[in-house]
Amino acid sequence: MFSFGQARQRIEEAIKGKQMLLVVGNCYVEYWGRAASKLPKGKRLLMIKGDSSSAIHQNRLLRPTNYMMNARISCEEQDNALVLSAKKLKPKESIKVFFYRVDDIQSYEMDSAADLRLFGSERELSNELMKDLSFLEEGLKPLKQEQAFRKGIADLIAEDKDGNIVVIEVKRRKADFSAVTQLQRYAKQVEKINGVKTRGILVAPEIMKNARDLLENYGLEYYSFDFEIGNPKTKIKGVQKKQPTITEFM
Amino acid sequence: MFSFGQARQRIEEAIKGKQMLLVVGNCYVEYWGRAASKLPKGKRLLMIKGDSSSAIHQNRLLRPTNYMMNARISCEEQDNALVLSAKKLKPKESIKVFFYRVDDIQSYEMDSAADLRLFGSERELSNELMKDLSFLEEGLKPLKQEQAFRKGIADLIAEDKDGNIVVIEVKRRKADFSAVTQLQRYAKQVEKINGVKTRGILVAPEIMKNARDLLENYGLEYYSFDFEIGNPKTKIKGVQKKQPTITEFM
DNA sequence: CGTGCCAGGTGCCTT
DNA sequence: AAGGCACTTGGCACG
Repeated sequence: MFSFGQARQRIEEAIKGKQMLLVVGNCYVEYWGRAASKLPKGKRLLMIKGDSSSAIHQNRLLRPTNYMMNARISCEEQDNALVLSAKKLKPKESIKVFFYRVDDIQSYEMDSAADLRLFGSERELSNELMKDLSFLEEGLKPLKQEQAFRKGIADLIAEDKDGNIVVIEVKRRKADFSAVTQLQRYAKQVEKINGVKTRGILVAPEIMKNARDLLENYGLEYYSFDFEIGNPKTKIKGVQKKQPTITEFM
Repeated sequence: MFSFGQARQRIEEAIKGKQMLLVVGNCYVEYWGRAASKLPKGKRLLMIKGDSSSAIHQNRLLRPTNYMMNARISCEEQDNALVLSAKKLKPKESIKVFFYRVDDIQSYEMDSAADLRLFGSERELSNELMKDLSFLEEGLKPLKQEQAFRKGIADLIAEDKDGNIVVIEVKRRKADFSAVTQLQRYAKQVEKINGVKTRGILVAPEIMKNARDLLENYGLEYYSFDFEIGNPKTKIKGVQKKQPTITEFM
């Protein structure tokens, strides 16, 4: 149990020192901004980090009920509550946390964040594919990624053995509608720029039935593959071309 | 500073009691599952909630660096570290947090989580529109909300004064490419089912340039609208039909 | 700064 | 269980 005066002092010190601050207590929360919300009174945890990002957590789920980044945080006593406010402009947003009882305050001096190293990202898969496309299809050669097309417009651009431009979209998860529409869009753009028929290949471990239908409708191609997350590198185990059979058309 | 023995006891009790548990200390983190990652030694906060969702937080950003839900959590002493593990099957995932120093442990008995009341969601906006489509367009009558199709769910289905079926897609923020393809999909579905020309209307506060182009290409319509997020109800302030002008074609 | 796009997305709801 | 989708999506990279 903290008096609001004590609490306020602790909190302001922690924020000033860019410490990891935790406040636990009975509170009511109001948010207004991109949307609006009210959280009825209850016991919750308020977490304020050194970069001023703050979050209200209940005792369930990963995501906080309320949160804000890059906010200006202030703390004041108001009537019978300790009010913590986070405000920001652009977009204009505000959170107000009314603490009616403060059960605990903890703050920790943290060291500068060590970065997470991630393997098995889509990017890495794309890089891995780029190294050797021959196992996708005989005679497929990657073109330089930068060149005429803006970077990021497609995962990979290659040339097949007949000289056709091939746009390749890589998804490391089950491909859905948006993967197909994205590929279609890329292929169309490339076609427009080069003025020649362009193939579009979607490479993914799986594809949703509906997405598959759309893909075939667009005349795009699909390759499935298996991959194994390895350390330190992603290993692609096998690729299999999936072409619609006659029966699938009926 | 906690001895690993003490720490372990505290932690196990808190987990058993479904309390909100916080452990602060110097740790090394490994994740293996949908991707793979390693966090070098550093001071971090581990949060374990009553529903067994757990997260490793650094002193910046809203999102935790590592996290897991519905995991089986265990705690053991190993060599010179206190190891907290979260494991789950389907998909097979695991996080291991190796604490080399435990600075603090806090646990809190929390009450059952209260529901956040959110205003200004897409659903609420759709509800508001559903009530009265007339200020969208004269003689427009709502038929059905949340119409499920084989390939998705349309926000609203209506009928215009000439008896045409109108599919309406509502977006609470700037509409992008995917909003247009989504609408197009639903409109096509309805057209196919009913065998008559179907109008598609996108209602959003703004629309991205290329999305707008695609929309017009598809022969769909766009209405911009303003809304005021309020409590207890979000109000739609105005709807305006946006048709391409002659100059826009040049 | 906006635009585009991935994410170990999360969470919710429906079939 | 899987699909489909909104989300105050968050976060990052690029123009």
